[in-house]
Amino acid sequence: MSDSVQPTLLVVDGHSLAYRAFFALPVDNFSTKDGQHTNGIYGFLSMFVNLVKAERPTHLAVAFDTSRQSFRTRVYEEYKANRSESPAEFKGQIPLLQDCLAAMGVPVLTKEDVEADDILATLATQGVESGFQVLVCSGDRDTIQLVTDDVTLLYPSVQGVSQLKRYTPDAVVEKYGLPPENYPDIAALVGETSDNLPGVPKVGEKTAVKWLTQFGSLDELLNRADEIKGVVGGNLREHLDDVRRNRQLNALLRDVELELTPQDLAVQPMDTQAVRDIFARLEFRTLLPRVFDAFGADAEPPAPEVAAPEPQETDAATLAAWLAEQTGELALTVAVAGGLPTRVGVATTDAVRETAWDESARTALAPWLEGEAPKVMVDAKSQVKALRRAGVRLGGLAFDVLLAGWLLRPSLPDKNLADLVDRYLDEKLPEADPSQLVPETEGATPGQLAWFALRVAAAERAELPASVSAVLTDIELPTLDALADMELAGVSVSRDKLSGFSGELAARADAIAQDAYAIIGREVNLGSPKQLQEVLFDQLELPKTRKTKTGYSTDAAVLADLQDTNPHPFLGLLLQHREATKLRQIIESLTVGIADDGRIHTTYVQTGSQTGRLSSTDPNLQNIPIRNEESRRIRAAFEVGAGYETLLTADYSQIEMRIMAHLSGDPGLIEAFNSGEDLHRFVGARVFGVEPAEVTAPMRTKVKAMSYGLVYGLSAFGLSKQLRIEQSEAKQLMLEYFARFGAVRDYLRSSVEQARIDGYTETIFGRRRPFPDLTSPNRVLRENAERAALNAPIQGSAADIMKIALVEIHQDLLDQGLGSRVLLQIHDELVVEVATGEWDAVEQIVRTRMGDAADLSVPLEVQIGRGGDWDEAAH
DNA sequence: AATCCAACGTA
DNA sequence: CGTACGTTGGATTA
Repeated sequence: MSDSVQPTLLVVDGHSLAYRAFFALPVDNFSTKDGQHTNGIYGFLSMFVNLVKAERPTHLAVAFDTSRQSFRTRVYEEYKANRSESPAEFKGQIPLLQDCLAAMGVPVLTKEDVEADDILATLATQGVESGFQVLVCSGDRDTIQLVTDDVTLLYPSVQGVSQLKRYTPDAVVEKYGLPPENYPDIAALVGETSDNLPGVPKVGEKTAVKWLTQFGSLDELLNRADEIKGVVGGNLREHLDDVRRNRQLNALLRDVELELTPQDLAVQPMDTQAVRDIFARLEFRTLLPRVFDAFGADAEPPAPEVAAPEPQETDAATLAAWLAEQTGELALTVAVAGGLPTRVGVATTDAVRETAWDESARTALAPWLEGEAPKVMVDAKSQVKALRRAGVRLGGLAFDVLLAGWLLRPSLPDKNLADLVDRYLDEKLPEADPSQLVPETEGATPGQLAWFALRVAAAERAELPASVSAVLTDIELPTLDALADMELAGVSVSRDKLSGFSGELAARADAIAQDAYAIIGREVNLGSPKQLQEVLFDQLELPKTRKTKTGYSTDAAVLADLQDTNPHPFLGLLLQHREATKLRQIIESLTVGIADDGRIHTTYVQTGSQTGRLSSTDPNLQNIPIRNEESRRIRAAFEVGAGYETLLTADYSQIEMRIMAHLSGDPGLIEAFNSGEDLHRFVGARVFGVEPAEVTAPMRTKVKAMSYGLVYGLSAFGLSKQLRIEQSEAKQLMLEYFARFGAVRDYLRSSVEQARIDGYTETIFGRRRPFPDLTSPNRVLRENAERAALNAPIQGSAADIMKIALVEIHQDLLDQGLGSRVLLQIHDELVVEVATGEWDAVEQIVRTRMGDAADLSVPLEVQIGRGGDWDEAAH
């Protein structure tokens, strides 16, 4: 772009256009899975991006109203008073739209006491004075008055926000018969219903233009109003004050004091990561490339690809000698292929060294690797495992940038070093181009990755509060070590037991399907919700159920409801079929997961939850069925491995309720846990005012559901649904419960309030989880956040406690030279493979370490079971 | 082929 | 209108 090209300033009324988009786009098609409506945001951005792409402005701003109050409402309190409250679904979208624009580098302007159009008028006026070509985009017709040879108005047509009509002076004359500066005169006479500004009755555009042409100006017309004949003349004379008021109010302010001048509005480079983040949150996918495209290269300078120092290739002995001299912290990357190390790279802030991995390297480097010299790594677990397979136990792991990133922002999908380099350094990690067989650009070497990791670590440390840093050092890094051993060990699973059961289930599912087909007289895919809907609601004419995004629900809960109200044999068969095929699926995925050693080696994703829990993948061993007799046959296939004596399972009983008791300090609940009485029986006795022995099964079920529900933020509605009782009864139950255990409610309330103030929740051990939505004006979003915030310290503290126990058990087993090993963690349960003759020692370790993992005001009770398989070992 | 969705397993 | 996860097959989109 040469200097001679006139700069173009585009100013947009964000509020009015987003509001139009809100009504133009169906709200149902534009909302996120957690309930945030996005149709106004999407529609606005879509229009805005097209506009920017087409007009290529050099300067840019979007103005918003601050509230419905402005100087105009003070002058005339009825101004816009007829407007209904904007829908709640819309309100929350404006702050998010502003966040989007901020991330895109677009200045967002607001000013107390004036409307967005006054800001546009001021900027347009200043822009013209400074030599800009100005484009004004607004959904308010009053902005027509701004049009000149240098100011063009882009006005949305009735079709919607994507079609913009261009108003030049000629276009205004063509449409209204008068030049733009006279438009407010027309509007003053005609009135503006949407602004609650009544005009002269019976006077429309035609008459107004005729009069104004005839008299030359509005003042002249008003002065000589007595010359107008007929009814309209009388009307005019009666409404002179209204017209003057209208004219006063529809004049846009051109001298609003703004913090930015047009020159300050040059198109800014966008924060691409921030745009990605907020678009991901709003679930905009197709918009992202359009935004990047529209804002083009000049708006999005690619994050610089910073060159890491050239790696110095050395032999292992030289590297080992060099390492021995280093006193500071180093970063380490172990390149892994086929589960084994291939290269080792290390970095200081100004040096990168590498060596190939072989037997001599192992010998030379083992002392440093196993020693306490502090090491920074990225996603260390897989590298720790590779080294362990090669016979080296890594020591001195001081920092993992992936874990630290997750602790800082547990909700973000940062999955690798490239994401972290982008986020924390604002740089681009060099990547090998995967599209080329012989890459032109070599990706970073292991040592260079380490160099980047070291710099990311410094940036993260600057952000880490001390308590979170302690969680990393004292909980997460030792947990990583234990998990590496658990994954390497795997769990022995009997192929035979599984395949036998799978065969049975397949045959059963088949038979059920045949029966079901016979009933409905045709074959359908019972796994297809779509075909099922045809069968249930069209063919069998059962009443429609709960709506889903794509139709009507056919899940187990609604099928059970249907069975109650409209019994039909097909329903029962369908449920049975679901159960059989589900179990078969699970068995199938487990079978595929059995490695050559006859064991399943799951992967624990340490950054897999927002609360601090682990997750388990490939396969997930944290959701193996247990609830009914049938499904326990799957657990029975998890066996003690050859050379070991038995499996031990240990689980915390009611750990979350105990944490509730501790955090709330509720005397009743604390007494319940100290009394040794069955928790639900104790609580039931209090709630229903009977002796513990008199608590009936239904009473126990109710308080049990209530207690568990508390931890999740359950409502009376939800409780009534789960227990299938009247909402009034559920409400009563909650009242009785809180009358006896009031401190629980007080705690839950105050913890959410504290989170609203702090912006995050905290576990007993200092793990944090941010909750920006606690202050959202969107009710759905805010209430979702409130329930999650209520649960996070409880679930998170439980996760912390289990991790601490796991770490200590793992360490004790190693320290005491025992062969027994922890295999699985299922949130509140551990599965240990006990070596021959070690039962007593292992049971002792597990019991005390789990029981002592945290010092709460109630005991941590641990239940231990023993058996040759997982089912038998359960208790 | 990639992505979304409903459904469902666990704590 | 109950928190936290991962996996699946079918349907839909690219």
